[in-house]
Amino acid sequence: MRLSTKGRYGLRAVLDIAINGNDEAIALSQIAERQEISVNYLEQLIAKLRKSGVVNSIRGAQGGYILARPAHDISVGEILRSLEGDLSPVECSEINDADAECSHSDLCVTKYVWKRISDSINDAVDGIMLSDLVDESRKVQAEAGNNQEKRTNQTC
Amino acid sequence: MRLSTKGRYGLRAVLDIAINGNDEAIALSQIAERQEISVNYLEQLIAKLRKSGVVNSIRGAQGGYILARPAHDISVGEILRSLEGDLSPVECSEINDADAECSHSDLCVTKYVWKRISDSINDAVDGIMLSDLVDESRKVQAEAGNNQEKRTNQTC
DNA sequence: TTTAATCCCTATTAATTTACTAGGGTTTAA
DNA sequence: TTAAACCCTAGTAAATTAATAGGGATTAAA
Repeated sequence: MRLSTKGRYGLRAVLDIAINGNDEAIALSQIAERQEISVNYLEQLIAKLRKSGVVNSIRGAQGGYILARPAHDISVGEILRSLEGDLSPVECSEINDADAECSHSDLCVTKYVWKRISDSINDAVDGIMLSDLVDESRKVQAEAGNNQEKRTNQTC
Repeated sequence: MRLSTKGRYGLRAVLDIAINGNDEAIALSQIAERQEISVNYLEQLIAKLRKSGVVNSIRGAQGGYILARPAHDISVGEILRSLEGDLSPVECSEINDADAECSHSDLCVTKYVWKRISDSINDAVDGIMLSDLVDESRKVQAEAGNNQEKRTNQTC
């Protein structure tokens, strides 16, 4: 039940843009350096975020990425689903897509469990906005205070 | 973010015992046939369930497995954690073990997200008892009625 | 007492997925 | 014109998952 590096690195990348990009485009090479992720791999992750409308890209020299909307309008759920696909514990059309119907759904008992897990995950991540993480980061930075060496957001 | 077959098959196996074993030990070969899972693989899964105290085994001829406790005292959370390990979205001691502390936790912002996901998953599965699934199964069987061919619990 | 049914254990392999590298192409500000 | 940037996709290495394989121990019943 682990998130892959896509979700973990990708969320860090968006948070990096939210924190460091004050209406300025941030080059991927800068994010890559701060977050210690290779540019090539980050490119693949940010491509998903661009296609799903979380970030916008600016091509050419001096280009980079900016948030597509204000941080308080972007939920962590939207970010993670862009990167990971649906956040469901099982591959079942009936659970992952409200309109679909599973072929042997009539005798499937455990779907009751999977649906509850799926809903609780989505509710949790949809309730956290990117701006919440930005606030949290500023608070944490202020507390860290004179620790000059580590000023980027870190992850577990 | 998918559960592995360990969790999915294993939950089906326990439910099979809960439904079909009325104080009688159920042989693994029977579960394997009904659930269409190989005996050898199922053995590995049920070993985890035995070690964590979800089922008891009875060795020798006419042996098999029984629930270690009444179905209303066994939560789906306990079953899934026995099979999958912790249900956390990340590998972080601070999130998965209340007493531990993560080395760079002071600057880790995303742990806020992982903790909320982790708690919501655990709350969801701890709130479902095995007996709830047994009840659900009986209801579903009754509704299926004269469909004689598929009488075992199926999964998505 | 023998036999067959059953659980018990662990090593190995096959399949799949994840994580990443590599490298060529396009756009655009300076 | 050039260099800094994004854009795209094919390939590979590493890790994990899923399963197979097979020998051992226990015990009810013939």
